[in-house]
Amino acid sequence: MSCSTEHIITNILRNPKRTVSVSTRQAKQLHAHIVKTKGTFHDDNILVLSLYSNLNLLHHSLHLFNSLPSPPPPLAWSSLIKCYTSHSLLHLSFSSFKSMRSLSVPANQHVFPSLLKASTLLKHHKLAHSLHASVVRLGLDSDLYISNALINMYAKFCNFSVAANAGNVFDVIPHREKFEIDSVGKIFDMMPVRDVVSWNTVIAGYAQNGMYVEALNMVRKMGNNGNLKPDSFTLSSILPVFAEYVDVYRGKEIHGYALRHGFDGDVFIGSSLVDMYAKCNRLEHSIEVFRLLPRKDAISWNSIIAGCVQNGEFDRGLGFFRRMLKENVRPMHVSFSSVIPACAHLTAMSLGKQLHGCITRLGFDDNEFIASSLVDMYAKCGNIKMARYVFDRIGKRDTVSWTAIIMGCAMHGHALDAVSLFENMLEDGIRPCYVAFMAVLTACSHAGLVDEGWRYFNTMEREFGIAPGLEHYAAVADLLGRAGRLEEAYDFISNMGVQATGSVWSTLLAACRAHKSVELAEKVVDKLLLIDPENMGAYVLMSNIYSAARRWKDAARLRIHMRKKGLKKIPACSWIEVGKEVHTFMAGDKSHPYYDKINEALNVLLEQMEKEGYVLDTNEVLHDVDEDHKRDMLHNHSERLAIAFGIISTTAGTTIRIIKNIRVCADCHTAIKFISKIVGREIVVRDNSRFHHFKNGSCSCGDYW
DNA sequence: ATAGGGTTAG
Repeated sequence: MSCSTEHIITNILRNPKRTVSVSTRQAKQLHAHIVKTKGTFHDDNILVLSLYSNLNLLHHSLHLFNSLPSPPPPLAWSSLIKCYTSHSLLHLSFSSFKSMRSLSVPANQHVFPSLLKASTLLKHHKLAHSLHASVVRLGLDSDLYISNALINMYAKFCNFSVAANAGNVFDVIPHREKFEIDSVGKIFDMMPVRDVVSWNTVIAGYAQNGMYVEALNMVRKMGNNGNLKPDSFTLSSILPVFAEYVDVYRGKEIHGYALRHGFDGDVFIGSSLVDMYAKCNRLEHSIEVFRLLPRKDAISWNSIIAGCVQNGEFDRGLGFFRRMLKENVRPMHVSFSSVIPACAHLTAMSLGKQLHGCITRLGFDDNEFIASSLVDMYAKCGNIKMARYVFDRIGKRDTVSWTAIIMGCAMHGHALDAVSLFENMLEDGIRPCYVAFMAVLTACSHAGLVDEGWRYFNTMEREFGIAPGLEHYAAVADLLGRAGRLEEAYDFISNMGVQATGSVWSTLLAACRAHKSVELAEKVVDKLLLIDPENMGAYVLMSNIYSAARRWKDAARLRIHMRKKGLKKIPACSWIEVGKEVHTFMAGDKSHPYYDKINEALNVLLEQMEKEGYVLDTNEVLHDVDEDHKRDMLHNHSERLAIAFGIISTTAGTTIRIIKNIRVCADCHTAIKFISKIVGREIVVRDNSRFHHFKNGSCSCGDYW
């Protein structure tokens, strides 16, 4: 026998708890030795089996288990079952247990924790309850390990936060969740002895169920009543609470504690620190913590990717995702649902499609988080058909996936689809949430569905207990304003339940412009500038309203005032992706290398457009200049330059996609309808709030925008 | 011998 083998065996025998740690190599060495000497010690094989099981060596454990004389003793069973459970072979854990019972081997306390864990992972309530009953029947319910496993099981089952948030204020918490979260506290309270695992389990249970106050209380009690110090498990469970509360000071305190106690290399603490700093808008701290992590696993990468994207740093988020792949870390579901929104915000459809390809290859298509982010991405990139395709294939739809498609339809002017999807959601028994109502109200306002919009607005509080927020009031104000019910909209905003913001008044001001009401516009602009004196949009809109009413002097007065205040108008701008490059155009911009060709194309188009009946609408020119000059200005609007460039530089028949930073003017809207027919192309224009699909002479918005 | 922690979508 080699010296080290002898040492191990002596150690194990001397240590009744057998907590010696051995390497895989040492365990195999020991096994070989026992086989060779045909068993020097009593129960040698079972000893090795427990070592193998501790090392999670399933094949070795199983092999050894099968070589034991029948029936194997309880110890062998619990080792094997533990191994199955930690390999997620949960059904094998239970079938082994059944075999064990059928061989009349008594169940002792050591076998239950693994079985409880297996039923937790399976979310098998019935099995869990029968195991709990057996534990009580056998008088094992005061066992430390079993109680810890039970607390964890009930905490994982109850999903208390989801239950509490799903219902409205008039609802009570569903019975099952109430029972389960109560069980957590009861079992913990009744334990004769508690160790650090008991405290950590109950703290994590409360934290994961959104019971933050209770979780923090338990951390305090753990030190006072329990005389135990928080360890790395405690810290990684409690950090998400400070992320949720956006409490960077307490979060930093935990970070300091982790550093002082040497926990800073822990991957679990690392990823919750990255997340905590990101949620507290301290992205640079997140990046620094991430950089200093000695070992990074997939979840650490997920945290930093999500952190960047949630802070609007889309390119950095994509950069971390690429680095993750480059370092051969396999992306998880979460990696994709974190990074896809970056493509949505950047309107990067080709990248989004590539990621969708990876998702399909990895078999992640049925993940609801990923699917919702894909629906949103396709919709925001202008491809509503693909958004619908993905949505139709979601197996389990929740309020988020429904909202994504409803908002997508709203953005694309398919208001009737949006409304019927909303009704389908209700029929499916999915309770609409705050954001879902924002989506359906937006759909109504974009299509002028005033009555439907009102109805939804009134039902949200009465039937669903959701108090309308600023976004809902804004949508209704927009709905009334666009429909020309300007005075009603004014009264509505003046009397709504929350303080109006500048942007709510801005939408009404835009409506005043569309419906040419100078008097109300003046009242609105006073309100707006009272709230937001620096709002240059207000000046620009009001000056345009004056110009449209040919009150040139008033318009000029406002422009001078703007200049004095140092406020500058954001220039209108459109862009188009051709090949891999983004081409940007400003109104009247002649700097593009192909400007001459673009101009030539525009002139040819204009000739054909006029033959088809296009008449210039100079009302949209808001300067007091002669008609020729007006004509010139309109023909050089940024979207026309971008579209002309798209026509001459892409394959005939393909869809042209343009993005614009402000609303399309009425003349351009008419012109693009003609152009789509003449060149036989679908032209998709996204402005700052929605999409227009021009096809064969008409637009999806039905000329209501 | 058996128990506990971090990340995601509209």
